[in-house]
Amino acid sequence: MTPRTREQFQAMRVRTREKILDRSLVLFANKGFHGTSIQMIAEAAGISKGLIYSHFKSKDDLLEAIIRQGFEIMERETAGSADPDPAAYLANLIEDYYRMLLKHETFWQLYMGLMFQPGIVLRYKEVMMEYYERMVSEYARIFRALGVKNANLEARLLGAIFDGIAINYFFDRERFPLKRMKKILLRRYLPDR
Amino acid sequence: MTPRTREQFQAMRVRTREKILDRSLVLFANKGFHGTSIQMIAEAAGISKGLIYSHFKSKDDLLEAIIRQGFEIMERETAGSADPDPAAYLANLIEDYYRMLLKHETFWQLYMGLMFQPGIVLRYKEVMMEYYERMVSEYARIFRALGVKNANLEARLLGAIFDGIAINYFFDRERFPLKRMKKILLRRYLPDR
DNA sequence: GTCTATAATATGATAGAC
DNA sequence: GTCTATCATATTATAGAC
Repeated sequence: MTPRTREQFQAMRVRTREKILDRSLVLFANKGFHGTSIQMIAEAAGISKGLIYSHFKSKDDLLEAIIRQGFEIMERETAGSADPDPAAYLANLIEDYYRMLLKHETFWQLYMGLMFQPGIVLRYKEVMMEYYERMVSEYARIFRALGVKNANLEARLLGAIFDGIAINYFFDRERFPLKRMKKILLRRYLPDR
Repeated sequence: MTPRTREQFQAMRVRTREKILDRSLVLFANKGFHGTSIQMIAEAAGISKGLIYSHFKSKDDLLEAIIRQGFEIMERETAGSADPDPAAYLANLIEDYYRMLLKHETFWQLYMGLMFQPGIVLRYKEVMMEYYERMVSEYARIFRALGVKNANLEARLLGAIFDGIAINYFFDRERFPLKRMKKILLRRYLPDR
């Protein structure tokens, strides 16, 4: 038996950490932060309770790591959608939203669920707000460029529409007409295409 | 000292029950079902833990009572909005939504928060779905009467818009322009008024 | 790097006194 | 009708063996 190299140990550690993050994301999203115990996470990840604490110093710390990672991924994957043509840019952003919603469904569900728990969200409110405001101000810029009246208000409405679509989709995945809803949105906001 | 009459005892009991319902609604809405302990509810209501169990047989039972009561109130207070003129009816429903959102803010917050926790919501999904579908099918009827294309889809979109507005309002009550948003909605859906 | 055992505390729920 | 005391269990987190 060859002894494991330092790299192999590190790779193990990374894999364990990712497993914890991955499984607790699913549990937090579906059962809520307080509805999920460390025990449940350990079982879902196929490891011991103790090992979780060698990666994260507390349950809160674990949640924070999940949120930070989620936003990082989201931002990385939506970079490069800007377009000098405002209509094209808006179309990209609508596509982005749908792509992210479907690709990172679980994180999205966790994120929105947390919004309804002021007690928990307080610590993360700033990072969430920052992400949200950045999106809305992009929408507003586009609407202004397109000559829309009340651009700021319309931008907030578009943000709200996205959120509402997500809620309804999560509540009843099978029946909510996600695809057709996108068509309606594109037709409403970009009638000339 | 006159001994208390049976009526006085019953009045006390009713008041206690209402206090429990009232305070636990606020706590469940703000901290989540699992984030709220019976201890916290007892403290908030200024009574003992034990007394809660003389009114509700379990924490789950308490949540169910809150939900049922909430929907009953909502339905009672939105009855009688129907109007033979579809445009007037739609205007009424938009007004209804806003009135209910503001008047029963806490219940609304609890209700939407629960939507993101499949584990909890499962037991109440039917009653929630029923309420929601009834509203959406009313919207659809109106849109058909107004000659709108894709009436069903447009109805679902309106429902989603309402939900999205609620989310955004809850997340940042001070800054979200609730009133101006209503104006935009009324203008968009009822441009002739 | 991972596990088992355990500490310290909090929780949902009940029994019995007043 | 209400409260206090208590039970049984579950929870977060840590210590120490392998």
